[in-house]
Amino acid sequence: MPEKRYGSTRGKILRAAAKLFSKSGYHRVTMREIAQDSEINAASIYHYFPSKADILKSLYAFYSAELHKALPDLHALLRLAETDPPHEVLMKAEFHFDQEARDFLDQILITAAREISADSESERFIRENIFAPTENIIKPLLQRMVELGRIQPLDIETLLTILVYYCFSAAALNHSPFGNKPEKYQSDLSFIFSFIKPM
Amino acid sequence: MPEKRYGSTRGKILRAAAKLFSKSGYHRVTMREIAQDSEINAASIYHYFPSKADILKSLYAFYSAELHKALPDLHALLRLAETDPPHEVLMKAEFHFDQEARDFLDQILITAAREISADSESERFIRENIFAPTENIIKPLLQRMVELGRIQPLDIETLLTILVYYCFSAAALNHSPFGNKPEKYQSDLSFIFSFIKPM
DNA sequence: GTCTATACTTAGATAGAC
DNA sequence: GTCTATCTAAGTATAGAC
Repeated sequence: MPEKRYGSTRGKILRAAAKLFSKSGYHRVTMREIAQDSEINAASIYHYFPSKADILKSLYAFYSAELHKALPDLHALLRLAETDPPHEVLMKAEFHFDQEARDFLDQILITAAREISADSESERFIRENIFAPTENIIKPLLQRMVELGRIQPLDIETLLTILVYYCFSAAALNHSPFGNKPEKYQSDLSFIFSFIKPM
Repeated sequence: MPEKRYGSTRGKILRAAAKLFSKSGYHRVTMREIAQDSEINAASIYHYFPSKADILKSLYAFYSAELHKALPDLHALLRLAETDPPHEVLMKAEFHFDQEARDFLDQILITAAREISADSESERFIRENIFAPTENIIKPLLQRMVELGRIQPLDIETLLTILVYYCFSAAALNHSPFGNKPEKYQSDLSFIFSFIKPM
């Protein structure tokens, strides 16, 4: 969780902001609301963050750092691709955050998904944290598996679009009335991967 | 297009609003910007719409009316399902708006996708215009096809999730750097439908 | 580091002339 | 129906005491 120390003021502000942003959207949330929810005076927020925009920026930075830590090792996966069943390798390529940070990180993703294309910071965030990881891990894995003759040739680009679009929706709609349960997320991924036929 | 008459003031306001909302998001756009873009005085907008929120509401109403006109006839499709190749019937179930209105309608969808879960009006809009049509047409079609023994049994619920999530992303990311070209939309759908194996 | 009070700006909306 | 001028509220941010 942000700042490690659970009760830190900066951490409380970030958690309140993420919660409120994800629920109502960045623009609807006021500094006064963030203050109220984090039980701190509105003026004091400016002791920790120069601006409201900077709170969002800090949330993105935190998420990116966590993602970086959670990313699977591509080289290890490429080696596994030579011996292990293709579907197992692909499911291992999915990264998971620890349950404790999960809700908080989800909220950041929801917020970013909404600001996409209105705010270049958010657009870059989505690119680097949803689109790029899939491109950079699943794509080379599939290419390698085809090369090794371990799976049947397939339209990799289209599969990636479906996969990434699914992930984007899952992120954007998480905790909304249209959101999936976490278990369903896993089984949906398996369904998409079932396009990939082992030799 | 709104109000049919292309040059109508009300129509100009709606088109400007949809364009700006889709680009920057509802909250970032000011009445003054809408006025400037539609080449009308800001105060005059209030002659046509009681409030900014009402402009959005009117956009949603317009979209829903157009969708209703474009929806395919389920009963006709169910009859086709008895005789025609399953994939062809499914592709026919996709509705298309005329090219003229397309961009405008896309912008409304983008706007709504962003406001989802922050604004109940927008949430209902997405439910009725993205989720419901798929549920109400593709689902009974697939069920009927299985019943008729024309396709192999499959996990219909999961397929619908993938399909609807794809459609949501395609709508939300349209005209963004992550958006697909219209041709790709068709081929992606075919890819998803290729999960469905004819008998 | 935290507070009270307040400055400054923006944006939705209205009044009322033409 | 369209305009100019203006009101009002809300929201970001700062000053400065403690």
